[in-house]
Amino acid sequence: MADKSGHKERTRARILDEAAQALRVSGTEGVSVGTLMKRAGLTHGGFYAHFSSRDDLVANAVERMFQDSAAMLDHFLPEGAGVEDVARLIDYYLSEQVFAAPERHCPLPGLSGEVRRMPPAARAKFEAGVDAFRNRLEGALRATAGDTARQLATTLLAEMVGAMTLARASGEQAIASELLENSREHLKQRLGMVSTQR
Amino acid sequence: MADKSGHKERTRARILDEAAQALRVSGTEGVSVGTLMKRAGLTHGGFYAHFSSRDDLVANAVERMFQDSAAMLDHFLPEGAGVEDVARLIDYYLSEQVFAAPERHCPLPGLSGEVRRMPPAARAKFEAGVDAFRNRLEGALRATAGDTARQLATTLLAEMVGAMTLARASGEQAIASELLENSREHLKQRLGMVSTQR
DNA sequence: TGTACATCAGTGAACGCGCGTTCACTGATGTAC
DNA sequence: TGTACATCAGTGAACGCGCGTTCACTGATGTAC
Repeated sequence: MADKSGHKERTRARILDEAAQALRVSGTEGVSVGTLMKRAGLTHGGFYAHFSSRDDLVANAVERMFQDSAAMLDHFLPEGAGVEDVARLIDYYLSEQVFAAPERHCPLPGLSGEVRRMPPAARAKFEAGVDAFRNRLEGALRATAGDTARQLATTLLAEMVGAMTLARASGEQAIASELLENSREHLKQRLGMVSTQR
Repeated sequence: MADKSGHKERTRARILDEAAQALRVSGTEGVSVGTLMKRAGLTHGGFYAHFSSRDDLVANAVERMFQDSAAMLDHFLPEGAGVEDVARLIDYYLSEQVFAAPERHCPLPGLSGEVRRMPPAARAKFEAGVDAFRNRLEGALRATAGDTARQLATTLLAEMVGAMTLARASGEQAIASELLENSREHLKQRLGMVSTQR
């Protein structure tokens, strides 16, 4: 296999992709090297050709997750985005669709609670990801909110993460939907995007 | 030791207390039977005189955590409590003191993200605990907020949990303090308890 | 009061299992001639 | 074009370790007489 140039890189990307999905669902400690490699269609021994250790994988998978988040933010909050774009982001972030597919969306609701236990490199990547998210929100709110953009971005993010976390933690679909809808409406109301109807 | 009546119950309570603390910090899967028993001053073998399995312990420890939370709620929101009491609860819930001692306070910020992975009995106890918390908030807001008390309680809880989660996930004390303060002020403002100063 | 016995909370060795990691190997592919 | 060789991504057996769980036991205590 003396390198059909790019083959190894594609394999590594496949492992990372599976890892990023599995970690979002099962947590940082919930995925074994063996299971992960099986999901990627490989055997466990090959793992160390791509990563120096499990901790190294976790750090790279966390980085990978936030690359997905950055792409999502690029889509909703492009250059020059404003408060209406933030409102659309909120509707998406707290949608039933995102609720139902934690393995492919924002890692904050599922993994923030265990950041303290992550290996140091993974933890650093995670913290950088949260910061970037908050800064993107702040930028899009600057024109409308001025000096208070940062505080507004901070509290919006807190409720977004909290609402999705509690919705996913709920055993009943009806309660989950109620939580999501309540926060979607409340947050958009805060942005002045929605009249104060109920 | 033919029962100095109450001895075994006290031992069990000690194990549960250690478990409830350890689980809040290390997660549902992060504490081993051996480590736990050592912390309680015992050897691992004796564990099964108190609990039928590790899952059984986890369910009881989760219940124990929410008993602590219920006591906290009884203190801040006694019979006839109103919106000013909710404001005081918010100040406490998002305080530096609570931030610094996750092992002794509300399990929602640390554990909500892994509820889906908990053994079924533990999961049920957790969901009941979240429901109770929300209902207590709702009750205290009824007089002021009327029909919207439930929505208000829901969104307040979401931001409280989200803010503490993100604060604890942050590596920098300054960012954590900023998150906590921003949400304390914003949430109290929503309750009309604080003038719109900055 | 003093002795013999029953109880049972807690001990510690042992188990099978899945984990992360190592390493000698295989075999498909690209390259040299 | 055809053969010989080098490369190296991926394989799979093996390792030491910590885990949850079991179980024969110990020894302090309460009770019977």
